[in-house]
Amino acid sequence: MKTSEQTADALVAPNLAVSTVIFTLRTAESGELRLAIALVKRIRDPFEGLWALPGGPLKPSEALGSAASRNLRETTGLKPRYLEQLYAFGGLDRGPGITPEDRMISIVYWALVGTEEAELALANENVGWFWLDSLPELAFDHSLIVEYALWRLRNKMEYSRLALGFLGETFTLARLREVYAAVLGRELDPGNFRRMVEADAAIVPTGEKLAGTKHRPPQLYRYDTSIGLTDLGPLSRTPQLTPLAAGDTK
Amino acid sequence: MKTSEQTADALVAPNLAVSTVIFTLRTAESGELRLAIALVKRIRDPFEGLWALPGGPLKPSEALGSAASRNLRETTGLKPRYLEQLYAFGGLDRGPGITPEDRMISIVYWALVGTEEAELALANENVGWFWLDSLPELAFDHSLIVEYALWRLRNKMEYSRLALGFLGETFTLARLREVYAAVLGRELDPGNFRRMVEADAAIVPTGEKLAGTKHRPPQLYRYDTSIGLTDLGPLSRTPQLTPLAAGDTK
DNA sequence: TGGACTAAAAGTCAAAATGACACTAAGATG
DNA sequence: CATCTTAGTGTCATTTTGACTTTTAGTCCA
Repeated sequence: MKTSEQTADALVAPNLAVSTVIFTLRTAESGELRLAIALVKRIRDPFEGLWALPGGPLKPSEALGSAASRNLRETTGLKPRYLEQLYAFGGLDRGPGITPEDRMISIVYWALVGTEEAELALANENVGWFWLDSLPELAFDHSLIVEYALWRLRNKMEYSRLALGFLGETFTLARLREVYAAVLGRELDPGNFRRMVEADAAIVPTGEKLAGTKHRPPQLYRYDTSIGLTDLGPLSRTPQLTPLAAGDTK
Repeated sequence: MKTSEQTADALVAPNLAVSTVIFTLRTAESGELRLAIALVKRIRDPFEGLWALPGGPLKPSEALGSAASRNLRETTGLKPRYLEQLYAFGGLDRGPGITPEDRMISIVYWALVGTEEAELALANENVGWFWLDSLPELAFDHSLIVEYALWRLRNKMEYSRLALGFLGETFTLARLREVYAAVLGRELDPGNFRRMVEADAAIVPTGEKLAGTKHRPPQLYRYDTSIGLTDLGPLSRTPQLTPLAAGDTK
């Protein structure tokens, strides 16, 4: 039967895919952290040979966020530490030779994976990490999508605890500050950064210190997940958003 | 390995609809502005008789934002002063009796219409405005969607000039303050509000004053569209987002 | 005509937040 | 034990914010 939500017009059944912008931070030769994203090489017709965002069709009984988790697992072997819907792209101008018939609606998620995990991620001639500031030409309108994802990432950083999506269970303040600096693209004053973090009830000292440094051992911190997810809005409790998600339940 | 974008899996073609949360401000009996949204009554099977967000299927060669504009025009006869994509809802739990086969993916927009225009909007037994703080039971998961839209509206207000989506070409500071107060749900100090607005280069005095009040005539202001749309991100220049849009080109 | 009334517009002030920077602490290294 | 390096603390001037007071420019009405 036809359950259009309202009218009895013939339903359009456009191609629907879910793609994911997978961010991580990697250590550059210079030693500082830099943003990178995961790309896959296209091996079929439109834009064959170009790099593109990982993605694929939505399965019939799969939630949107689960599809994004699946993208991530299948391309990198990783689980996201943070996963959020970015935007639904469905314009008619998404690439040369795209007609209304084979038009593609993409629901795009963005994900963060931890710095350490990213090192272990699978990479071959068809999957790889690329520095964000020197991306190759991308298929479709994926360059625009990446640009928008970066803008969202940077804007969210200002007032949220997104940086934790890049880190492990525990971390030092210096490490957290490096993450902020890499994402925001500017240096941050250590003293003022400490003051800001200490005013944040969601980031608490573990009591442990990190040994083995060649200087005074820093305090380790962790993120208290029982607080602070509130400003992600009502959707943070729905199954399809799954912030700091553990992937789908399959 | 199977990276599904590259495999020949059969594409899923789920039902795809575009819905719109249409906000306006109306004057309550008490005289103050209050938020309201437009709803339509369902006249067919799932949830027949309940109120729902206006929406419908996407046409084959129609941009997503154009479909949202069309929703708005067809249900209220109005053009949006502001239109932005909210979220794509595609969970499997969107209502009782929804199976994977007739599952519905909804791309939801939210729109603002001017206070004066909203008075002229069409309304009948199947279309009407409802106070946001006393909504009826809604079809599908539309209550959740409205809750999220309101959260987004309130959060955007804090630092953006969204309020102008509710107003006409020119407006007084008092009027603008009323809009902020209605959306944020709290009173605002007139002096401090003036200071904030005067620091904003995008809101400029017209030089005209509003006559006919029973007190000192207030200065009229307008929004300088040549400035200040920058923090809407890269997408603000794509055809499908159309902030402060003029609807589709039909 | 002039005082009462109203909201506009301007001004004041203390508290809080921010940015720049100096200083002290606790380890490792040799 | 002196030196190096980063952790962590402290200070201070500037800016921003919130609460509040005063003055201004009009209408209303006796």
